[in-house]
Amino acid sequence: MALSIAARSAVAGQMRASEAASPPLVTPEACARCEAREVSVCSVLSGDDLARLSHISVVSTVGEGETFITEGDPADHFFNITAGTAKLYKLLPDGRCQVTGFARTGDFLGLAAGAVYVFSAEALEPVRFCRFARSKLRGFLRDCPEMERRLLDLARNELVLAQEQMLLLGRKRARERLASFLLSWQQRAAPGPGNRLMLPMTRTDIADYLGLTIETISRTLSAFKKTRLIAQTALSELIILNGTELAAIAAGDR
Amino acid sequence: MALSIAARSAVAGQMRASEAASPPLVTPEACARCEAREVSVCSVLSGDDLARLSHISVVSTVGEGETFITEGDPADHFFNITAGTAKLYKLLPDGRCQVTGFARTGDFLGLAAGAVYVFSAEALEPVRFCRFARSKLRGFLRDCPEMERRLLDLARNELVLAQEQMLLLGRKRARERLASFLLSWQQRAAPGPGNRLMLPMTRTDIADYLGLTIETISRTLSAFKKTRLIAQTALSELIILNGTELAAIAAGDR
DNA sequence: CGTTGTGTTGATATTAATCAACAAGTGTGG
DNA sequence: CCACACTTGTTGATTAATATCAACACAACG
Repeated sequence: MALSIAARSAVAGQMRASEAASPPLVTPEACARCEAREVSVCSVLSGDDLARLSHISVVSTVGEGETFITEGDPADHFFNITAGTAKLYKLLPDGRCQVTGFARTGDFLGLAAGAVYVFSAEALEPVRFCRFARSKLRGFLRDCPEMERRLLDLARNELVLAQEQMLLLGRKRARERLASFLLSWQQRAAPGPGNRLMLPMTRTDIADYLGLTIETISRTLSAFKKTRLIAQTALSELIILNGTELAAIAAGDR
Repeated sequence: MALSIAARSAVAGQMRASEAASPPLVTPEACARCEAREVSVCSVLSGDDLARLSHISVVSTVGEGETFITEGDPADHFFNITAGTAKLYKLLPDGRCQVTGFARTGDFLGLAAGAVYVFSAEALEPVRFCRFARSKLRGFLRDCPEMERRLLDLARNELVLAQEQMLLLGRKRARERLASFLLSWQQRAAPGPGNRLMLPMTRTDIADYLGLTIETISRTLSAFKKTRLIAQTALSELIILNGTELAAIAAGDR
C-alpha cells in the first residue's frame, strides 16, 4: 500500500493572503520523490509511524468525470490526491452549483467534513489518490502529534483561502474575479513550457467557482485577450502577458 | 489572569451542514460556569495544564465600534470571546467590505491567520475576550495534544461554514441569502423572551455579510414581513413566524 | 429644536443573466 | 472519407436582479 499526506503551499488570489500562508507543508520535490517510489511519504513521518499509517491506506484511481466523493454520504475517509485535478462542489436542490475549490496533486480532501461530506468531488482528469479511514486515522493521530499539527496547518490554510473566496464572491466584479482566479491558478499549477497556463477545468467549472455564468467567463476572457492581458494558445491553455495589470484588476484597483 | 478556550456548537444555514457539524466542543453551561468564576475554562483542560495556559493569557474588554484585530497586522495572538458580539471582515482597497463572519461568546478568533491577520475584527457591542500569544501557545500545544485536537475540530467546523457561505454568496438570490442568515443566526443566538431574535449588527453589516446592499436587505425584510414570514418587534429585534417556509426559501426550494 | 445617523421606500441605472444563434471541435457510423 | 450529431465555446440581443441615486421617516442626542 502507498500513502501520502502532503500539501502544496497554498497561494491566495491576493498578495495579502499569500503573505499569511504557511510555508510549504510538503515541497513539490518531496511529492515527486514519493510518486517515483510508488510510496507517497508524509514529510513529517518516518520509520514506524509511516509503516503504521501505510497499513490503513488504500490507493485508487478514478477517470475523468467520475465522482469519488458525494455530498451527504457518510464521511468515512480522508483523501490525499497524488496525481490529477479534481473539482469540489456543493449543489442546491434545483441544480445550481458552487465549486468551492480545485484539488491538485498533494492536496488533502475531507478536512471540511463532519459525519457526512458537505461537498462532492469529481475528477477533471484521471486522478490517483490515497484514501484512509477517518476512524483509524483518529487513533493514529493520538500517537502522532506531529501529524495532527500538520493537519491543523492545512486547515488554517484552507480557512484563509475560503475567506479570500468569500470576499471574491461577495464583493468583486466579474473581471476582478476572473483576474484573481487566473493569478491564483498560475501560482498553484506547474507552469507549462513557455510560461503556458493549463486550465484542466471547463468554462462551466470556472463559472461555478466564481459565481458567474459561462457566457460572462467567455466574454471577460475575450476582453482580457483584446487588451493584451492574456493570450490564448489553445482552448484550455493561455499565457499571462501582463501579470502586474491583472493583479491590479484582481485587487480591485482598476 | 483568566482564560477560556471554548466553542459553541456551530450551526450552518442548512440542515445538511448542521448534520455534519461536530458535537458541541464546549457546552453553554461550561461557558457560563467559566464566566461566573472569572476564570474561563477550556473544557478539555484541567489541573496543571489549565494553570500553565492561564500564565500566557490576558483578559481585555473593548467598547462598541472598536477594532481589536486589524487585517495585515502581525498575527501575534489568538482570541477567545467571553462576552459580546464582533464582526470579522475583509476590505478591498476602494472600501468594499466583506463580513466573513460574526463571533459570539465562546468563539475563537485567529485560526485563519498565518504571519499576519487576514481579517479585521470590530466589536458590535462591548466585547470581553481572552487573548494569548501564538508563540507561547505553540509550545503549550506540544505538550497538550488534547487541546490541539479541539483546535482541529474548531477549524473543521469553520471550514464547513465557510463553504456553506461560498454557496450562499456565489449562487443564492437575495431572499435566499437573507432567509439563510436569519435561520442560522436564530440557531446561534440565545433566544430572547417570546422567541424574539436579537440582531446586534446593523443593516450595513448584514449587507456586507451577504454580499448585498442595505437597500436590498431592507426591501427583502419588508417583503418577509408582508408575507408574514417574520414580524418586527423593534429595529433590531424580530420574530420568525414561519421557520419552515423560511427554511424552504433558504434552501432554494421556492 | 435642529442635527445626525440609521432605516425605509421609490425611481433609475448597471451588471451580469438569460435567451438565442452560430462556430469549432470530437466522435460515430455509413 | 464524409455526413451527422453532439459537446463546448463564442458572440449578440434582451431581460432581470440588484445596485445606485434620491427623498424622506424616525429615533437618538446634544
